[in-house]
Amino acid sequence: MRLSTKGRYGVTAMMDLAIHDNAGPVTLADISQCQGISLSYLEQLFSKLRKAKLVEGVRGPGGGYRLSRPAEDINIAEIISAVDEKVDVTRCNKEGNCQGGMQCLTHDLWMELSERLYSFLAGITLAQFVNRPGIHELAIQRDKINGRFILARRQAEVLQQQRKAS
Amino acid sequence: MRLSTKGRYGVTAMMDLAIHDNAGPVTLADISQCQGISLSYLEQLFSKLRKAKLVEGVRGPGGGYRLSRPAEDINIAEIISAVDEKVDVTRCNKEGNCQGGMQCLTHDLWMELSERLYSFLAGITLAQFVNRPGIHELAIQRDKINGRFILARRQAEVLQQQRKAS
DNA sequence: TAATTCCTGAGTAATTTAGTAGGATATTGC
DNA sequence: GCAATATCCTACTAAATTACTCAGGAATTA
Repeated sequence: MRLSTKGRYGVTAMMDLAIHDNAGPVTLADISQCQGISLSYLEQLFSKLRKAKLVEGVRGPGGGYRLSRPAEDINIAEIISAVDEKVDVTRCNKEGNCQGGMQCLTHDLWMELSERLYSFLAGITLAQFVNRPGIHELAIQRDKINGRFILARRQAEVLQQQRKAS
Repeated sequence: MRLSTKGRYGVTAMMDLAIHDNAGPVTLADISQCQGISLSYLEQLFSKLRKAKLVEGVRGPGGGYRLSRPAEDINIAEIISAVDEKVDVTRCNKEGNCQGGMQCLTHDLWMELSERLYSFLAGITLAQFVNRPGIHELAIQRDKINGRFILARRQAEVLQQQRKAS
């Protein structure tokens, strides 16, 4: 388990997708502008997210990215491990000086901690952040501030339809 | 919250200290040899751990480092934040384009996640890894393999005294 | 056909990680 | 006091990662 700014970018971008999930795909240009990350860097991140089957790309005008699964079924741990590719867990097997020595003992203890951490993050879904009252309305306001008018309009329409249905 | 190899080094080194807590200070040269980290790099890490009041240095022959508090009172979160100094949490306030916009929304959601993560790690103590049956005996064996004979002997003595007392 | 958007790869600057070097300071045991 | 041990401290360097730039190709819409 590893956690850097890259992981944060991945998670916040996925949160953005999740918020607009019902309002169609979100373009990387939008996310780039809103979150202040360069477009090409985002493309690299999303290449990983796509390979991990977390998102789907839709080409052409009106395209963008959307979640490949409902936000309820996407957890934080898989986002982070998709983006923040795991570094060499240890130098254990590579060097010969670790055959049941102290390095292995603390390494095992670390692995245990690492697994606990993973399970913890695997228990948190995107939906837990996004599906709560008021957050979609808030997102519409924010989108307008950021000049994401199309996204804001689409989302507002969806909200209105939902209200009518209920 | 951030978590890189630096954090792992910090935590595993602290685990090593915790295991030998009753057997006097542990030298960085020992840790360096056992865990395969360079001495000077460890010195830099321990400089941070010392400033965070997590360890105490003992100079001179027979010296080394020891925990400044019992392992029950040291949690993983504080070790990681001592070593893996927190990077710019966001670019929010620095740029002017984030005044209640989408960036701030996902930023807030990220901060919430980050705090949950911190609390989780703050709830795990060093002692939970070290104070369990058999681990000290195992450490003595491992120390012998690694040529830490002095440490192994001291620890064996402590264990024997504890057995007599009980 | 033109515009839009994903998708890919190659290259680069900035930052962080990890290590090196050289020394100063405190402590122990002779 | 002296030599050995070990923490402490600063500055420098090499390697890796992060973040970005550039240049183009492929699919889709209007």
